[in-house]
Amino acid sequence: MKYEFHAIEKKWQKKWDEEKTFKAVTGDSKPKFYGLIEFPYPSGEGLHVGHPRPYTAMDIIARKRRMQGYNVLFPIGFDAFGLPTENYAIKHHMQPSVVTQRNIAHFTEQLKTLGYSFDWDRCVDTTDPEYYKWTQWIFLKMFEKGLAYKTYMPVNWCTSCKCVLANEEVVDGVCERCGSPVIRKEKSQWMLGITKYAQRLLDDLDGLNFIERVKIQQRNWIGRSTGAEVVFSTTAGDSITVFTTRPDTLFGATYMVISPEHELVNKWLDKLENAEEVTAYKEEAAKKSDFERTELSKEKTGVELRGVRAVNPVTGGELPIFISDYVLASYGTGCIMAVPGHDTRDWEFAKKFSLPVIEVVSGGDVSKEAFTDCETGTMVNSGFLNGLSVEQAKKKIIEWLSDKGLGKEKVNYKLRDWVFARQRYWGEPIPIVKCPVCGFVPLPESELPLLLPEVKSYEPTDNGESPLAHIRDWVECTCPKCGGKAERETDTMPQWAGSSWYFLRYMDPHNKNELASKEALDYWGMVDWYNGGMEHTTLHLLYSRFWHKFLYDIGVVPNPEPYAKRTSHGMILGEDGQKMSKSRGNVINPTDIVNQYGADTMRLYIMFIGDFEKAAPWSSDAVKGCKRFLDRIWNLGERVSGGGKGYSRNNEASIHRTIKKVSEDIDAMKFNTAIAAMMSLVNEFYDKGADRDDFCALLRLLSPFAPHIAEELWQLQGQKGMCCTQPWPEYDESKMVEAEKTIAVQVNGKLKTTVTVATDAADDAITAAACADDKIKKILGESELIKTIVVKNKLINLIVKPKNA
RNA sequence: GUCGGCGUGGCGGAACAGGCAGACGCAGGGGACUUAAAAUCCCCCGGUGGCAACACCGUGCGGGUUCGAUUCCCGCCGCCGGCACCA
Repeated sequence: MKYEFHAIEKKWQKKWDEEKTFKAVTGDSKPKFYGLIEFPYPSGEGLHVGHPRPYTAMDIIARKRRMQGYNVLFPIGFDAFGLPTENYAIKHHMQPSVVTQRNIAHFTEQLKTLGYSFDWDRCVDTTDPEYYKWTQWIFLKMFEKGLAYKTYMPVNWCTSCKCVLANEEVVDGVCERCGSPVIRKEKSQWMLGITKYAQRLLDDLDGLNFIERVKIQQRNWIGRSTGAEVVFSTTAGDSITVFTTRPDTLFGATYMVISPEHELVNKWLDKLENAEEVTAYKEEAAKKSDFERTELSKEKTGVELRGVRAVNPVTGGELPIFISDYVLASYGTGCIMAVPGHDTRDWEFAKKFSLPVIEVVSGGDVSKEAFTDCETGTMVNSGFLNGLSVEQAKKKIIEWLSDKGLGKEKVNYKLRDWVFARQRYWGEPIPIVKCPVCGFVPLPESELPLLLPEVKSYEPTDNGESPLAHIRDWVECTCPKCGGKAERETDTMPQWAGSSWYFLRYMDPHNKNELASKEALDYWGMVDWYNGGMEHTTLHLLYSRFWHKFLYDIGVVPNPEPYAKRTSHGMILGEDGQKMSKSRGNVINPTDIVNQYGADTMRLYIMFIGDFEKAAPWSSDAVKGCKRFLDRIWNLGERVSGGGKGYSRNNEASIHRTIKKVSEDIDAMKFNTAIAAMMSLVNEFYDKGADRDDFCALLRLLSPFAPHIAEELWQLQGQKGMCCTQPWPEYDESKMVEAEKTIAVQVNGKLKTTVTVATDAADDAITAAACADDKIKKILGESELIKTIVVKNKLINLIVKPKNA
């Protein structure tokens, strides 16, 4: 009988579907396991070969957990709002909702051919009004608590998408999605106050089982730094507050810099001798795009504010004040004290503008470069701080400043509040009404969902307005508070809104009254294991942690963190080792592989391709190896079921070792070595033979990886029930022990030969066996044995020296 | 600049609480079966020398610790990724 993978796969997929084999049951008494993968964006291109890697991995884990007796929630859904769909719809004169439904249908079909054990009854779609009702509801709760607010500020504006971007969406000065230049634009924007959660987002990382690089990246992004705020008085009367991480160097401050956008600059303008020059610089800086500000040479520019001077609070000395775009308006106070002796940027600026450099920490040569070491130096030229270490000086100066009311300890974060509005059509409408009398008024909960109106034209505009703004009969409404004429907010939410809480909806996807019932939220609790891409570390992963903490604070969810464990997979590269892209022509379509070799081969190969965490190039040849492996298992099945002539049960130790290896490797996501172990076992079955029990043990191990062939062979072997619902095989350490061990024999650390001794043989016995070896005898005849080192069951090392040395 | 990660055969990759480097697979070579090919099954497969037994070399480079180092330590080189005028 031939291995007819197409028919077999279809047969079992249908059966799993009909019998709802993978249904998750809220409230079940079995221990629960919630395994999550990042739900796909249903693009028009269909499934990409990048999708099956994480999906297959979590499917294997979920299938194993079910066999181990867990009540498993392994859901799927679609993150369907977003620009590519909208752009496609514009181009083809279609409704985005129609395009979305078509794409979801296509994705569903493709995903089903891969045999994933999703509970399809829990499928969610972020563009479904029954879903986004709750996205809007969460927004309203945030508005209520003051976390959602509208403010006028410079924002990142993508010139191609024609909408604003969050900080996290700007990569190297360009739009992370389309690669177009990002410019700064002053706009009134809805914001979410993620910075209020900065410290908690940081602290709570410690208790989570996230892979370290995710934690590190989130910590970097949050960017906490401790230092002090110091108040400088000025000759203009106003004081300047600066943030510094080096308050110890206060005696070394020789000038001040404030960012060009700072309000004091405008305030002082008529006092300045060079107001024109200052204004010109301000305008120049405002014109620079983010790209220019970061990518241009680090050559410092700036203009002194002539006519105003600052006063150093410890020395009483007057300091010149500059504006320069190397000081960012959006970090700290937008002002710094410049200590050129001990800060590289200040040093460069001071050299360019011939400003004095004072050494206040000894140990370097400040005439040559800034000395920035905090560990070794001693304070000098610093009055009452002289002789102290940097650490001691920091403490002392902060005390001194606090006493005088001139400063205090201060923590700052790089994290910025989240720009939460897009001037595009295909997103969740923001459920807020602008009333000329009452200001921003939230829609009452009873009016949710606020539906996205069906319109003919939804092209983005150049004037920074959302396409929704043109739909007057939708925009014009009455104020829910005063009943007067009002207008709706016309911006929509960013792509990241729907995905910030989707894992909660899976717990209770059809609930009409709540985002999910308390019972479901309590039962499923935290996501036990979440695997996803590194590219979402400072986007979706951080955002959803923030939303979850908010929901926890208002009593909706029972845990302060959403995900107990986070792992991440490497990218699948093209056959040429390059990132897959249409323009390179190196894209592999998973459906083609399924058609050619079957889903089981596809699943197996994508897991065998290499270390799960690392990027791996696709290899068309290597796929065949996995197909060959399945063929060998198939053929073995026929030999076993054909009577098993000449096969005997002499594989016990190997089987138990393989069970242990596969079990442990799945939990450690070392799928490649788990498969290698099964391959070795099959090789051994070919070598030594196997009986039905041996073979069925293998099928159960194989089942999570290649579920269809495992089911079929299970049935052909006359076994009862489905293979995927059998208990996971157990191993017995005592049965893994072999009678004999091969011991490496080294002389002076170099391998000479091997000997076979009984397992756990005593050191003496090993030594005797080694010395009895002909080759070793010869060596010992010519040398003097000084010492022997025995590592039980592994190795013996004989230390010798020449006889007459 | 800074913080992570990684450098192992022709290729993808194994092995690291220090203990037989190259598991498993791909590609390659040989054989069996076949009229033949494919498929399948069996064997070989890091390098150099040798008919062979065997010897020497070999985990990016240079040192060190150790009976023994791919694994630990110090110093370089090279790739990949995060952050970056964040005071």
